[in-house]
Amino acid sequence: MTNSQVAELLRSIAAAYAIKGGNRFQIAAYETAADSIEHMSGSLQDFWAQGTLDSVPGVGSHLATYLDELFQTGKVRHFEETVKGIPEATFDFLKIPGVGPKTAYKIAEAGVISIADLEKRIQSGYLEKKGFGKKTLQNILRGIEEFRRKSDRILLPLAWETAEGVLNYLRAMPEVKQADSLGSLRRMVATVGDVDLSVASKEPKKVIDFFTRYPEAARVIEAGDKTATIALKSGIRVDLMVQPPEHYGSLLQHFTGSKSHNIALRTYALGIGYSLSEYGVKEEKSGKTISCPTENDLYDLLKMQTPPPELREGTGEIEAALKLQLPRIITTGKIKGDLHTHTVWSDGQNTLAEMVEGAKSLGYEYLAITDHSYPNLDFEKRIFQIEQYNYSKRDIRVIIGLEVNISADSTLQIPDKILQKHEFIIASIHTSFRQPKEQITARLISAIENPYVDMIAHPTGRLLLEREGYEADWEKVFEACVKHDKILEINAFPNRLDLPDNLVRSAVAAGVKLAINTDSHHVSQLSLMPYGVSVARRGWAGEKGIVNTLPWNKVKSILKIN
DNA sequence: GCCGTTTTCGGCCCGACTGTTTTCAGTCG
Repeated sequence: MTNSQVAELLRSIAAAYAIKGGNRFQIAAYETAADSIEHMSGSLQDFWAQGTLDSVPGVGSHLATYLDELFQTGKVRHFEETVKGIPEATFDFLKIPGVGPKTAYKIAEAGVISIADLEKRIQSGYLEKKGFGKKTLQNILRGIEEFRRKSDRILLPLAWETAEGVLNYLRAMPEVKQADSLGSLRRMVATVGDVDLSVASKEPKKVIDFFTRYPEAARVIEAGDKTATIALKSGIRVDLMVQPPEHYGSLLQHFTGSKSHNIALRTYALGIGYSLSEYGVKEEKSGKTISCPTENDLYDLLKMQTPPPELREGTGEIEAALKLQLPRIITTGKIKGDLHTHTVWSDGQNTLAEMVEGAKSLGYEYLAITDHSYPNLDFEKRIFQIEQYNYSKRDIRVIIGLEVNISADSTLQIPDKILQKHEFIIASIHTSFRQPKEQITARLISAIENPYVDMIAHPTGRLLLEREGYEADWEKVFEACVKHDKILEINAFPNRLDLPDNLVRSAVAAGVKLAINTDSHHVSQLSLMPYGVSVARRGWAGEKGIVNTLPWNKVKSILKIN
């Protein structure tokens, strides 16, 4: 059973309690546990197998007992009791935005059996006769529409570029003191839903008006005094919030989130006498509002460090910030080379010389050219070409690399005697993704054990918005990497961002060496590096464990290159 | 049902918006 399946189950139970009028804190406890399980890096089932369920935040003694029963028997008697009397369709309706437990139950009780059926029965007037208000039904229809075109999350770089476009437009306005992105975009989450933006200004109305006239806007969805939403021609929705400069820090903090970071932060603040909201900080004793023009003012007031937005996921950053022990996470400026790129020798679109020019313009000291090991590739000739290049140009070192497939039977696609002639070998899985967890783990470990392999690329094989990564026992993979001193990649390609941030965090904790690479197939893609760095930052990675922050003379000795 | 530099018992984040059961419940971020 996967983490997201368990999370969905727990959310159903929370909804069932809500329908039956249960204790709201108990309901919140189930939801908190669901969130926590969904975001944890390891498999919950593995935690269960090791008897460490209660180390999962939000899982206490009761839930641990239920989960134990779940993993042993596939069901939980208490859960089955809890959902008794609630029609099954109720839980489908919960997937519709705007429909919560109470409404879902009311719809199901009216005899509606599915979302498609719901749509029909609204249009036929059946539900209106059952006592639902007209506007409520219109909203449900809109919710169904949204549910259908759901998954229109977009990749981080697209969201980023979209936001930059609007922000630059807004910043040109003299009334705009400051403009920023918010939410999952500011936290650099791998995929983003809506683009949320904020502006500090004393003239909110003027800013809103200017915003709604953005040239790329297709239509204005809503525009109030302080907030507005537009839909761009690209289909992306952009929300804007405007606050006067004196409380801008509170606004920025509030809408950057995440939800669990904010809950934890406000709980802590209450404990020391402050109530937080997007409008400022209220001192409970005096009742007066303290203004926080910047986020630093706000976190300073709470006597803690300001966590970088990438860390604000409610996974220990508040505790660390209070002890003034936040990690110093990596920045893009520290990257000194790219260890995974392709040229026309395999499926890249640029020549060796063109790729190297691109790397030089980024100020890199070295660049690994790691074409795919197509069996018909003229390995010798390619090696010779790179050697010639290094001989003629001394301003950047080109590493003679190769990316080799790990076959379904755990062998490498190319014999060792060819691998041996290269300076840097990347091994990666490109086929047979559906093998069982044990087999995938064995494939990865067998590649790690090969003495010629230096790095495992895009370790989980996920393609964002397309397919999940394959399952592997990551603890074992990390262990093997440490034992054989091998590198795991953080692939910066927009639809990969792989290792995922939560696994980066476990890998860092396990002491695994990492490298952040673009996997460029075109010279322009070398500039995607910051997205890979953002994944490392979200994984609490410092400069230290990232191999390609090292200067050439150090990398050289790590990779055992002469 | 969880959790502990207020607490192993008694607390548990904050505010906006919407519809409609006109004083609040439901949902969301």
